[in-house]
Amino acid sequence: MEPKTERAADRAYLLLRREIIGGRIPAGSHLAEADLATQYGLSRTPIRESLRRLQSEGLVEVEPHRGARVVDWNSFDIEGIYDLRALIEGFVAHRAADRLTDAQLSHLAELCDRMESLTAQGSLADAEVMSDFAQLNELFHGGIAEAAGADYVIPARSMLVVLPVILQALHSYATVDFERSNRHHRELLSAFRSKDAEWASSVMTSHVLSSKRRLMEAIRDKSKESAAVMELPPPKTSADQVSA
Amino acid sequence: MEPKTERAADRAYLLLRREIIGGRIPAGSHLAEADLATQYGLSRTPIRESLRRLQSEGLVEVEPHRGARVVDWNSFDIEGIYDLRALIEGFVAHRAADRLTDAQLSHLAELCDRMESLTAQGSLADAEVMSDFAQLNELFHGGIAEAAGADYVIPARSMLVVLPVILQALHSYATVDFERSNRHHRELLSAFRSKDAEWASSVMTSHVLSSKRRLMEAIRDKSKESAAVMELPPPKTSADQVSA
DNA sequence: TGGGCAGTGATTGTATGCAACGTACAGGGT
DNA sequence: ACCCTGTACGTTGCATACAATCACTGCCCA
Repeated sequence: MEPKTERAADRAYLLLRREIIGGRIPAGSHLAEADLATQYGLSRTPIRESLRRLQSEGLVEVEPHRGARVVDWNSFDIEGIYDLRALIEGFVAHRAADRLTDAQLSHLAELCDRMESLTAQGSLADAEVMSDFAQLNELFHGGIAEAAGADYVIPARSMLVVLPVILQALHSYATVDFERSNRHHRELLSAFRSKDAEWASSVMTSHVLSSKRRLMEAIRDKSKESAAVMELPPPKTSADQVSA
Repeated sequence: MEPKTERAADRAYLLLRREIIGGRIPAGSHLAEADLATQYGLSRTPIRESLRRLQSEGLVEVEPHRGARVVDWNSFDIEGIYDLRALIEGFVAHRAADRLTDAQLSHLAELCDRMESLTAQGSLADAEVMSDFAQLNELFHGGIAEAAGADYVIPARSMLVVLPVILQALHSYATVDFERSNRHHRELLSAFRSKDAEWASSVMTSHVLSSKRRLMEAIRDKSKESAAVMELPPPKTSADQVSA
């Protein structure tokens, strides 16, 4: 069931992706193939493949003969990404409403249960729990996308989902935010059970847009908060070499 | 100005893509790396890169240790793809309305001119002219997407644009169809010039949906037409080896 | 006769060597 | 002092060799 990743290229891809998303490799870092190869104990070939894959997902930029660099999140249009994502997830929910099987529905319900129990524990400030929640959330939305039976949304979603995950991991939310998200998910399930595509679509759209709004506020607060620190320019260390 | 493609991998990618889109490689063909390498006079390395790129665009499927196969169009959900594309292109047009520069606008207008002159020539049955028209059309829509300043739509569009191009090339349209398309483009320009995002978005959406409808009709007609031929099952020759 | 199994050929995955390109720095000229 | 250029180094791009995996055939055995 679990596609045990045997290929070295896959392992390298997953590891690198994890490093980047986790923020352990600073934005703008130059990713030298040889360095990564020795670091992961592989040759350059699978590393190259990984980098190209990450490029197609928009996680790294690579210029010919000049190598790959981790993209700079700060330069991204967060609002635009969320707007498009709201559109696509709404579309996906609309299609899924007609196609979800009972088994898929109950699987989604189970994911809801687990997210709610994490929320109830109240320990969402913990980065570990936070990460678990994010993963469950991704499984929930991914499950809907899968049920929609539209393979062509996969490349579209691949890039649109990454950034939200990163950003949400970087900011801390209150319990009420998770509770609202959980309520949205439950309402989605209701819409799905009644096979009401329009309802499902609109709930999904508002779900994404509300999380966009919440994130924008979190960013605004954080940038205010760190305004004082920013007064002295940041030291120009690092940010140009991955080898810690 | 012209990004002269020097890298062998890029050339191979473009050529292969052209072959696939042009239908010269039948759906389901097994793409053996060594064959392609000798065929293009390259080594397997750049070929591999091309195949992986085509995979991320959804043009080929590749299973570990089992190689790449050209995807089968017939199994695709054409309506769904067009529906999603209508959504995304509408979104793109909405954003572009606020951002298009005068230079970009006049460039789009020039593309319209050229498409109209091709239509006026009336020789659109010619595959050559048809291909030129399709390319201009892609430049038109691509230009709008670029002006929208939303890099994150690129992977989304990459897959959504390919299939329409293929299918439209396979079916013949009447002059009135192209004229309608040209009118839509002109109206889009009007909306852009008046910076009316809502108008632009709705024109774009209806533009895509109308071309979807037209395509669906063409497919229906063609399948009826060839129903008689289909009565005896197709010979199981070819379709499994690219080497002619 | 049918099914399983090992061997063989072909194909993909990975490692490594070499060539081409880009960058940085030092030296000389204006 | 500034700019231009040539050279040296590091990195990427491509080719090729080798290893691992898969598919297929023919054989053996129940």
